[in-house]
Amino acid sequence: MKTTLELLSEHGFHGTPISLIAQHAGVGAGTIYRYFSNKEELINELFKAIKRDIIKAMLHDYREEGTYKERFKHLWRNMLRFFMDRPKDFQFIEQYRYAPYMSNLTREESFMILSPIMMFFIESKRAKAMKDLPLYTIIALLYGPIVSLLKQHIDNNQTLTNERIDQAVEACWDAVRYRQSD
Amino acid sequence: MKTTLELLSEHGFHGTPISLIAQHAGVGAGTIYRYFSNKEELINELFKAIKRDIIKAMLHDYREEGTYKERFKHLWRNMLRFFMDRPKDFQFIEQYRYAPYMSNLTREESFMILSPIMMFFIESKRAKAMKDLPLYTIIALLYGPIVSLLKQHIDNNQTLTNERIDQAVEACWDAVRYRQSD
Amino acid sequence: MKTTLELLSEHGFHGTPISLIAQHAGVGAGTIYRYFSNKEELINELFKAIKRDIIKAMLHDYREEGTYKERFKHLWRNMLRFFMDRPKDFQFIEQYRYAPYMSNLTREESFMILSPIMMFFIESKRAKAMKDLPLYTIIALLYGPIVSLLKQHIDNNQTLTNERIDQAVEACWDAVRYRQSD
Amino acid sequence: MKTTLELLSEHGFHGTPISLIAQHAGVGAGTIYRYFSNKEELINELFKAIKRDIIKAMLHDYREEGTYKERFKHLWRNMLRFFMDRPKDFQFIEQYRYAPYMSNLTREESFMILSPIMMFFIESKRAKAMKDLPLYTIIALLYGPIVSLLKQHIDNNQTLTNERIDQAVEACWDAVRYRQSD
DNA sequence: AATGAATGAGATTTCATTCAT
DNA sequence: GATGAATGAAATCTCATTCAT
Repeated sequence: MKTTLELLSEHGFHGTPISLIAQHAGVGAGTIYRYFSNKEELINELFKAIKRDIIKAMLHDYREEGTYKERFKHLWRNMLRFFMDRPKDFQFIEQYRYAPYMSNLTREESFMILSPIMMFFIESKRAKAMKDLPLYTIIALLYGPIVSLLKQHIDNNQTLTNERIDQAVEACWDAVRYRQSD
Repeated sequence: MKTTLELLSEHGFHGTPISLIAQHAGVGAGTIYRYFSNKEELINELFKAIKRDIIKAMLHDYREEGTYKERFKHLWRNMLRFFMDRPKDFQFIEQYRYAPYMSNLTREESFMILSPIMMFFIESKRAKAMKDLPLYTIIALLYGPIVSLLKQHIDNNQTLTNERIDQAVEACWDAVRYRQSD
Repeated sequence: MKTTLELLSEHGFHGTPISLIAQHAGVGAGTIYRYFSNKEELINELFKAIKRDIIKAMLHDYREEGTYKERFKHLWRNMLRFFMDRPKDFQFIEQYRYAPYMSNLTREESFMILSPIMMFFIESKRAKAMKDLPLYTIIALLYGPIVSLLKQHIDNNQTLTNERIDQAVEACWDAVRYRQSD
Repeated sequence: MKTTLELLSEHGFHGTPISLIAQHAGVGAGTIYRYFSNKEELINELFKAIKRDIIKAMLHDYREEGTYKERFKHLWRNMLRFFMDRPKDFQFIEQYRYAPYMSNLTREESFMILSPIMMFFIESKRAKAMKDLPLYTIIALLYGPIVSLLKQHIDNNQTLTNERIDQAVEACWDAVRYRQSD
């Protein structure tokens, strides 16, 4: 799966024949089919594995104490950092997120594991720390910019300095925070 | 190109052989090669054409008068509306944006045509209507949520009502607006 | 289809890859797929074509006049001769007759074209020239020995001389003829 | 070998990988190769084993006393019954009888074991109970209809009732019996 | 200029067989 | 002796591209 990620993120789905994956992984092509029933399944499994890593990374060092803003910034930064550290994972996730061969099951499962984050949003709204926006709108306002920033960072040479990250996380908080709150 | 968009956005790159495009378009397969030197070029051209349409749509009914907030909201809404009206264009752009066969030339060109929008951002910053953020950060803060909202709308059945759009555009403005300004 | 018959009758289904058929036929492998959607269809079509030839051959020079015995012998001999002249067709038909990939449609269609022969049997029974046996029993009593004789002739070097053929057709007639009749 | 028969008669040669046989038989795939040097040999051995069973079944309850007709009918019925009881064996024998990978050795050996039956035919001819036909012709006249009737029974839903069997065996006897004899 | 039949390289996948455990 | 994971050759089939008409 590591090899698959490497090759897929760089060359795309049809630039990456199974034979190439097998060769780079140092196994026979047939061997891959003992563990994944076809190419699609291999990719779906990779997708799910990365999603699990993301959640783990977001919750890393996360503590229930602190202000909502602090907790928010922690989660947001963790996610950005995760993908900055693993640009191939990001490229892969973004490329296959809505590809036609990404099974609905995979999408749903990847949604379920997001629930701890969701809980934080719900709690923040209830505590009037965040605006009373639909959950999905909040996600869009926070995840959208992360994706865009990362694309610039990885593909466009718009390096994400600490300063830029600080500015961006503040701006994102401004987007969702309750008018009076901080 | 219309047929190409239709098929590509629905079936993806693999699911759309040239022969199918030719058949749906009511021309011979060979004919396509008189106008595009290969499949990649066809897709690149389609990409650029849509980008041009986007800019045109954003600037539709745009006027230099009015507050910065008003002008911002106009541009932002126009873009969202454009893609809501033409979901296939959105799906296509998002799917092929960073595909390995998308030539750098195409990316650059598509960037250039964004310049009128850039101008507005620069001006807004100078006038202290917007925070003094790097241009790219602003783009990420505004375009990112649009993409996310549209994906939810199109793929996840999270319909974009007028209310949700109003809330989102306000939140986006909060993200970039200068603290005191409106 | 001629090449397919040649190779298939000699080397069997999996001794005959499409690539070999293409090469022997002097066409590209892909070309075969323009005319047959897969290997199975190619074989089914071949099967049906041969069946049509058999019926044509059986009815060759057949006339409604003459005694039932004479007419019977004519049909029986024609079928035997047909396969003696085209041993590959025989080998093919016998090999694929009940293969799992022989579609039911093909079987049914091949049955329909047998109807003129059936008519003769029905008429013979009514005229008390043949025993009053179920139609299928009559077919078994006449077609069965033909198959066995041909297998011996083709595979076992038991050459079918005119004498052997004459003896066999007489014996077959004895099997089905009405006791008193001739 | 029991499992092999089961799977092979139902799914055919391609549809039956060694791995499937091993799994259904509850042994490791490698184990099969300790007893048979390859897939072909496994099938050849199965073929020979069934042939031995057929002969045993034909001679079951066979007695040298009684008229030739009675003895003939006994042998003929036994064979038909054997295959009616074990349709998989029939399907297998008929499917692989002339397959290209059926070794000549197997064919010859399977022929040898037929000798007791041959003896009966030779004796019957000498006693003017049967027509003086070549041995192979007699076999064709008797075995051919058996095969055809069984195919109808098994594949075409033309059930072999006792009545149909009685009619058929009488007709077969008519085919080979000496004109005056009974 | 338009066509679409032909091509064959290359992709995915299967499976008989081996061999270290 | 039994196992079954690993293998990679080979099979089927697809499709971007060419080129004679």
